[in-house]
This record gives sequence, structure tokens and C-alpha cells, in this order.
Amino acid sequence: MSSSVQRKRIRKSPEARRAEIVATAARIALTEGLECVTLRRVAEELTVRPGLISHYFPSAEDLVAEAFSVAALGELDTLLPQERPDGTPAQYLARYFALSSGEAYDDISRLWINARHLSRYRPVLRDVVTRMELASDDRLEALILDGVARGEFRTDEARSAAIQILVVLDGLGAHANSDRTDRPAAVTRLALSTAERALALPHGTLDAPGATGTLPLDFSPTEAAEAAVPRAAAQAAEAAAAVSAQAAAPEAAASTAAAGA
Amino acid sequence: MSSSVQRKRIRKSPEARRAEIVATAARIALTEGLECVTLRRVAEELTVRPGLISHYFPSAEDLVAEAFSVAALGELDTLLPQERPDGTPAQYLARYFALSSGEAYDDISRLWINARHLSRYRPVLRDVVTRMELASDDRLEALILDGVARGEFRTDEARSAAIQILVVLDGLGAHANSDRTDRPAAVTRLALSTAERALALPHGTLDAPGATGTLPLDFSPTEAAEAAVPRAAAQAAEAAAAVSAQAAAPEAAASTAAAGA
DNA sequence: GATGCTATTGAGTGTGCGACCAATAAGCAA
DNA sequence: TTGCTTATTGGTCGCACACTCAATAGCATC
Repeated sequence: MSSSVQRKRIRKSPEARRAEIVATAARIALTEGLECVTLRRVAEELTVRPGLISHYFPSAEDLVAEAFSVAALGELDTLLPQERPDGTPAQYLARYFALSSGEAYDDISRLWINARHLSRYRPVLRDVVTRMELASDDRLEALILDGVARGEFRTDEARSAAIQILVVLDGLGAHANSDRTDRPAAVTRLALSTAERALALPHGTLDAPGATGTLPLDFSPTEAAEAAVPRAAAQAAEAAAAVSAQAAAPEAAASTAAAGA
Repeated sequence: MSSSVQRKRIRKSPEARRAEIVATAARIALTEGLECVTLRRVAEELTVRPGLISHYFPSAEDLVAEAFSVAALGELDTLLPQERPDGTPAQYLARYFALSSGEAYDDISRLWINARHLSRYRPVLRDVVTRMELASDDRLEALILDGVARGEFRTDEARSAAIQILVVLDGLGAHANSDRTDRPAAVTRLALSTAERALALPHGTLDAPGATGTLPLDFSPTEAAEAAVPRAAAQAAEAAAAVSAQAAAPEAAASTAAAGA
């Protein structure tokens, strides 16, 4: 009989296999870093041969970009959900800050630092990073506009307020890989105080606990990434369609749009 | 006669050769990125053999760390000089903000993103990054304390103010590799307004031009790095001496301290 | 049960990296 | 001038990577 390794090969549908590859790549990106998203590493994880991965992603750069896209989108959907049925905008904003200072958020910060650096060399990734930054801006702006409409927040420039908050969070997250013990309290609260000032809120309004009401306050970045695979696939297909519609080089987007082929 | 390539080998003093190597590595780090600081790349730049580089840096990781150290220290000395003979603290602070929003500053931001990411995998670099972060905190805190003593600034927590300002600058610099066109004015001014609030300054006090007095407002990151080589060598020797004094493994620091041997 | 499509494998190419080591020669000192 | 120290060379090894392509074998369809 044959040895226990090298099982019988399993032939899956392209859609299923591709989703599996992307989910695995996103998990590796989140836990080990984007440069660990290699054909060999992903293949090993799925116990297939590296050639199979490049069959679905002829250019490895596309896989890395999509891994980041999925991981970041999963995070965004958890931190700033599009639908907010369980509380007020102020509560969701307080929850966002509470989650953004937790341990689990370090994985996210690391991922963003990673992506921002790697995008220096990889144009495809750079585009995805830019798109995800805009998506974050949009999401937070929408939350703020909602709060303004309900009279919870007061600002004339919701988008500017959103970007200011995100810049501060980026600055705080920049140290996710280094030591940042004994930070002064004013530094830890910098994102909150920025929001309070930009949204004309009394000091302490957004501090957890209390401000979040009954909203759940825990999340797992890797689980969020798993859940984001189908959404990201749809988004990628959409973006690719937009590209091929406006540009004369549809094959450039083929590798990210192939999920629906 | 021999061909033009492969000139006669030149034997330099260890100190001179090492300084040359470090300066080259720092320049590569600043312009191309820390992962381009390889034995081969540095050797090629100096037209020597790669083996020579590993003769001075038995572990390549130490070279990368020192390249960052030199580049970052050169930048810091230019942006926030230790001696400030030509103006008031407020003027030097205004100059700092002016320089931090210029084009040349993108190279610095890129370098910091690079180092913060790479330090995830490289402990030696991580230590240097932490040390340079503390050095930045110290430098800005000292400037603020000077301003407080002269009655220009007002704060009870100079260090907290310094860190807040640096966090915001990190956040703004995080996008050095991506698009960040059409940022709202409030975002561009975020570092200034943070400083104004933390130091109890009237709005607009730190805006350039005008606030900087006659201080020079241009600098070249690569030139700053060149000039920092001897200072960084002294600093490295100091740090290494401290290490070997307190720990029982002096050979671990040998590669960075070898300059004085 | 036979057939055809294609998902999947297996093997091989070329590149760049750090690390290692013996041989060589530059330049200083006797 | 001679000799010695060691800075410098040249070559080699093993590893990990992306990419290419012909051969193989699931699995659905007829």
C-alpha cells in the first residue's frame, strides 16, 4: 500500500478551490505577514502542490493583494459594520475605539503597516491599499453622518472628522511591532479626544465601558477574515468589471476576476 | 594590460572601510528600502566583493539595523537639532512641522514604515527602532521643555505632548506609499493643531512661513544620513558597551561595536 | 461504461539570498 | 629589503522563491 502522505488527489470546483486559497492566504497574511503569502506556503497549508496555486493566480502578486483585501475587509466589517441594528452611532463609535485599543487589534495594525510598506514595491497591492483606505474613510464618514442626523454628533465636515480620527488611529497603531509600554493616558486617549473635539462631544462620552451599551466587544481578526471571503470576491469582481469597462486591457484584471469564470 | 574591470585591490583601515559600508547601507536604506540592504548590493556599490561586507558584518541583520540607525539619526538631527542657536523653540517647532510636510519627508516616512514592519521579524532591528523612537520622544520633549522655560509654551506634561505630536506625525506619514491627494485642510494641519492644543498656543502660531523666522527650511535626507555616520558609530559603541557591561554575552554586540576595535 | 474537459501534479529552470572558507596580496614594521 | 598581519578576494554550498509546461487523473456528461 502507498504511504500515508500523498493522498488521492481531490478535484474541486474552481470557485470552491479559489475561495479556499484566498481564505488561507488571508489567514497567513494576518498571522504571519504578507511576505509569507507564497505559492509554497499556501499550497502546503492546503496540502496541494504549489503549481496549483499559480494555476489560480498566475502572478503571485495578485494573490498577495487579494489576501490583504480579504483580511482588511473582514476587519473593517467587524470594527465598523455597515448595518448597525443594535445601538446608536455614538455606541458604535465607542465600540470602535474600544476594539481599536485591544490586543486583537495589534494583528490588524501589523497587517496595515505590512501592506503600506509592501505597497512600495507592488503596484497591485498599492491599489488595493488605496481602495481599502477609501473604504475605511467612507465607512466612518457614514457613521458620523448618521450620528449628525440623529443629533448625537455636531460637525460640518464629517469626512474630515473621519479622516482625522483614522490618521490618529494609524499613528497609534504604528507601534504594533515595537514597545509602547507606559504611554501617557493622554496618548492612549488621543483617538477619543480627537473624535470628541471633531464631533463636539463632551469629554468622556466615547469611553468604554458604558458608552457602548449592549454591543458585543470582542472579535477575532482571523474569523472576520474568513467571513469576508465571499464579500471580497464580489468586491473584486466589481472592481475588475469597472476596470475592464473603462480600460482597454481587460486581461490585466483577469486574475482577480477569475472567480466568476 | 588588464581589462578596466577588476582594478587593483585597495586595502583600507578597518575604521574607514566600516564607515564607508555603513554610509552606503544607510543611503540604500533611505532610497531603496531596508530589504535592499544586502551584502551583494552594498558590495556592488563599493565595488568590492560581498565577502568583504560579511567580514565586517558577520550577520547581515546587524548591518540592516545599523543602516536604519544611521539614516534615522541623521534625519532626527536635521529635523530636531540638539543645538538650537538660530532661533526660539517655537521657531524650531514650526520649522519641524514645515519640514515634516515637505516632499523630502516622504523618504523618511517610508523608511520608518519599512523599519517598523521589518522589525516584526528582526529582533536586532526592533531594538534599534525602539531606541530611535525614544530618542525622538526625548528630543521633542527637550524642545518643549525649553519652550516652557522661556514662557513660549504652556503644559504640565511635556513628554505627553511630545508623544502626542509624534503619534499624529506617524499617522500622517503612514500614507507615504499610497495616494493621499485632496486631504482636507484640517487633516494636513492635524499635527499643528495637536501641538497648539497640547502647548496652549493660539491657532496659527506654528504655521510656516513666518513662524520659522530665518531658520533654513530645506534638507536632504541622504546628506543628513552621511553626516550621521560618525555620530551613529559613537552611539552604537556606547550602546554596545552598555550591553556588554550588563550582560554576559559581549560577543553578541561585537558586530556593531567593532568600529572602535 | 466510455469519453472529454480540465483540475492537479511532477519535474525542472533561473534568480537572489546569507553563510562559509581557503587562498591571496596590500601595506606596515622590523 | 624582508616578513608578518590581516584586509580582501574567489568560489562554493544550501535554501527559498516565482514561473513554465507536459503529463496525469478526477469527475461530470453522455
